Amino acid sequence: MEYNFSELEPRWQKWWKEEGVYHVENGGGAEGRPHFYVLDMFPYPSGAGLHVGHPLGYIASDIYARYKRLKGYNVLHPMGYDAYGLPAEQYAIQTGQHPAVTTEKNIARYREQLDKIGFSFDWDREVRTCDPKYYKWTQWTFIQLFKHYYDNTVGKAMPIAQLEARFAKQGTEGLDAACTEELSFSADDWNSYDENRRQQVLMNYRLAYLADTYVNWCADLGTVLANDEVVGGLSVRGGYPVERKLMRQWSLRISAYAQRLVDGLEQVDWTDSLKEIQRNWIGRSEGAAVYFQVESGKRKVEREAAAPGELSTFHSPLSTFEIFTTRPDTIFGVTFMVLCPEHELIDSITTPEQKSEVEAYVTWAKNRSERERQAEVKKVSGVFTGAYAINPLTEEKIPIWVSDYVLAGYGTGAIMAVPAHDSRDFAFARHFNLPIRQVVSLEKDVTSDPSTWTESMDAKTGYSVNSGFVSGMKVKEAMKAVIDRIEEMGIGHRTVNFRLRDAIFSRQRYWGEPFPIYYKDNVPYTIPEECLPLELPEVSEFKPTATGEPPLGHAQKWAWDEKNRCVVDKALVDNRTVFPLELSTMPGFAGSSGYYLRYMDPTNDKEYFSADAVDYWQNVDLYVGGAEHGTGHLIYARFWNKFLFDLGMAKKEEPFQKLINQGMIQGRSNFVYRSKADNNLYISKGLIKNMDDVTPIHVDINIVDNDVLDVERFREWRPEFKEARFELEDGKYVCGWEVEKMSKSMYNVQNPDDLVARYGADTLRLYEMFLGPVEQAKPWDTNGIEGVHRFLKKFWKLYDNCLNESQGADQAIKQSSNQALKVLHQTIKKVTDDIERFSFNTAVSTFMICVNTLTEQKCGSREVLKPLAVLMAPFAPHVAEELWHQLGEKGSVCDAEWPEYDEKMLVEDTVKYPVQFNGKMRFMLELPAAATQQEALEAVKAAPESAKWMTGEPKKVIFVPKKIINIVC
RNA sequence: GCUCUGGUGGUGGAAUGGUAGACACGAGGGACUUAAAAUCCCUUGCCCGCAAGGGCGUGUGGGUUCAAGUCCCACCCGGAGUACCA
Repeated sequence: MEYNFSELEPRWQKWWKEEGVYHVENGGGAEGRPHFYVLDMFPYPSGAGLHVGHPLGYIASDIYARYKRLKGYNVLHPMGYDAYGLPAEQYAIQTGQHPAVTTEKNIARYREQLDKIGFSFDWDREVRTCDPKYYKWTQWTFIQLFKHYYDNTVGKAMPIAQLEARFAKQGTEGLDAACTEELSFSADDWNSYDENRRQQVLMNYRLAYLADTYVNWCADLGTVLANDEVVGGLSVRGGYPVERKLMRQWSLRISAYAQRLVDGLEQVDWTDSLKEIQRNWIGRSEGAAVYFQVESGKRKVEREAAAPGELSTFHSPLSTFEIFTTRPDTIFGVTFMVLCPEHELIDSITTPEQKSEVEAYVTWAKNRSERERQAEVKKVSGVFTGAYAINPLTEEKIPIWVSDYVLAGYGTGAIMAVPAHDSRDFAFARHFNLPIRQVVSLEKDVTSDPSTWTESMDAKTGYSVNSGFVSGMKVKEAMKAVIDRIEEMGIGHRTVNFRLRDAIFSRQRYWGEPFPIYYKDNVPYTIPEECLPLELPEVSEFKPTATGEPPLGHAQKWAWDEKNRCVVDKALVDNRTVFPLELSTMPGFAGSSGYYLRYMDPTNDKEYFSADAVDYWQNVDLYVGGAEHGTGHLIYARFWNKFLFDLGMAKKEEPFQKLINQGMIQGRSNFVYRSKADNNLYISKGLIKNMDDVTPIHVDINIVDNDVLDVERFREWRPEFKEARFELEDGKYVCGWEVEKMSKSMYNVQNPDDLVARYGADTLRLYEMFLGPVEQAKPWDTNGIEGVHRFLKKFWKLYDNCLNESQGADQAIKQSSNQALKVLHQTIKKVTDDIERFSFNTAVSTFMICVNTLTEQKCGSREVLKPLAVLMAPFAPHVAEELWHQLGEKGSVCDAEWPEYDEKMLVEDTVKYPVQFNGKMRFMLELPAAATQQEALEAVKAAPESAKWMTGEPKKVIFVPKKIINIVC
């Protein structure tokens, strides 16, 4: 019988669906199977559909999920869609097509493509982030974040109501909580505050909070963006310029979790590189906070002290400011101070003489685009304020400068500059001719003249010099000694800073989750949880309004009726019972942060997910997806999960136990070469004498086979090639090739449907795995797919011997020979090992070796072929299912039992030893498996080949049983 | 700049200190066929040699070891992340 994949694959896909083969129940049934959760990062359904790179991870995880199921696990393997997003909305702005319509269409296309590949997804659990039944819980979580604060003393999120109770009883006394700004007030103060004032104070602590912050504003997209959505001053989506802008926005206080996010990395089984990406992004650094006094006396600064509890923009009392340093040991080398241009102190300390210069600089620096600033990092700029600070340890007078190399968002926005030991301070000092003082030397007491240096000495090694009481100490000791002294003096303390900023959570866009928030007198209130979901309203336009409001400003029915607890027309807003609703929507990462939990209990309309469901599944055992989510989704999801863990909902603090990054599939482009001398002449690659004589032109990889161009289809491809002439080699036009990004513009996009149609899903699955290690980036090259397809045909043919009764006269081949059993057991062992370590490419090779050997042996034994079909089932489920049924089984091969190998079957009587002389392999020698070193040596001496290499008695003999013999002479 | 990765035939890759190049692709040769497709067989790291055989080979240079693609040190090149984070 022929291997007719195009008939059998759809047939089994239909059967699986009808039989509900991939339906999964929580609890695993009466037999109490152990649970296992395999998850793929769900896709954004783009209009382009899947290309061959997308399914790579899905295939790997599908193999693993199917394998685990065969091993007796109850495996959760769901799929869904990250359906909110910019492209559908941009398309809506251009065409007026509602993003919901585009999204629906794209999802249908994705589903069709996914179905063809034969995944074992339980589609009954599908989630879509844009589905109100789903985003109800995204909104719900937001409300919980709003209603909680982070208490540092217990190290977890606590209800905001407890904070209110505390304020009423003791004010801020003894409070250690994550906040935007340190506040200090008494119980009496609190009790005297009105509702608005209290709400303002609470906002300072909420985990989801509204605040004026510098945000990444992208004018072209009309929205703010989170830090991970901006790279090099440009938006990740679309590549539009981004500027810094002070705006009132929702943020999530993820920084409260920074330490736990670092610590949690110790518990998970992720690649070092991904953990490193997260560590860098979180950017933990230990150091000291030190207060510097501004020199007083020259001029008197008048300012009314901030009233207790007032949300002033001032952090510290006027005459001192706080700096953060990781090098407290270098405090004796401070020769100037630098404030960021946004620093609140600038106005009050600048001397009249410097005023105009400072103001000009600050204005210039603030208006600079982020991109400009980043591009000109090497250019030093700054201005002297005229004011001086006092070094608390030396009592020296130190000039205070302003420069944009100090960032407002990190630490306190102010630094002590130690030009000798910090490259940025060094560059600044050189530029403005400020003194440089060496306070660290590599060897004890050996100093040189810093004016001769070409660069600063930044390393945290060596000894302190010129440093008062720490002189002569090692850098590490000096750090500790200085902090101790500073703490004694009460002018600073050790502290930890994180680079991780709070996540800006508002987007001025339409296609996202609405905030369940309305405003009373500009104070935000959450709509009652029972009223969720707050559904995305219809709008007349997807663009911002004429007054610059987000698209939801166009929605007519968009106001909250507090009394009737429903959404009403905004014309009814009276700010007494009917209030305006929030106009921003949530960002992409809102819906993708907790979706893995929702899969556990996807249709629950009472809760996010039931306690039973999460008790059963716990967390994701294996998560497969791209490393590009290292600083976005994977941080947010971990934060989200930790918050839900604090609420007692998530059972594990880390959501994704093991994580595998699938490598990017790069494109492999083909080129034709047009002669520069003759515009219609295309020269085959091998005939080009000088590359300068030709112009390489991208050519569609679909009209190229094994780098040979189909010249007829090329002429039809585009009108300008209609009259093309060719210079052929051996009658063929050979194209050049190069590895590039897979993209439409390079005509190197490979669509999985075409390959499924041509070779079948099983071939595609095997080939994607065969290409190389899953984690590694690799170019897509269809050239090798034939080999895998040939293998499947051969595999199929093997079963003829077993199944075909008319030819079955030859009973001998139906008997299982020891040889065949041995091959089978070797295969079981290797394939099991390979799957366990996610080495799917070598597993496929092992199958090839197995089938080649069994074919040579003419094996037709059921005893061998039946388990082999099970082994193949995770990789090529369709053909395995077909053969399984042809062998007479009634149930699905998915529910078979994974074969165990028998060590006894693998025992060899003899071992072929490589014999080395002085480490060089010279010949092979077959010895009994039980041979001792002595016997081996005798045999080597007796071997005729040895004569040439043996010079007298060996000096040393290395004998590694079953591995090698090495004679040293 | 910093961090992480990777560097092995014409190509994708294999080799968990023990025969470097498994398994495939491509290429060359052959069988079957009127022919083609399909299928099957042989050769295929480089160099010397008719052959037997030998030499050289895993980015470069050192080192550890009986033995190094694999471990250590220094460097070169590619890819990714990040970027004035004090």
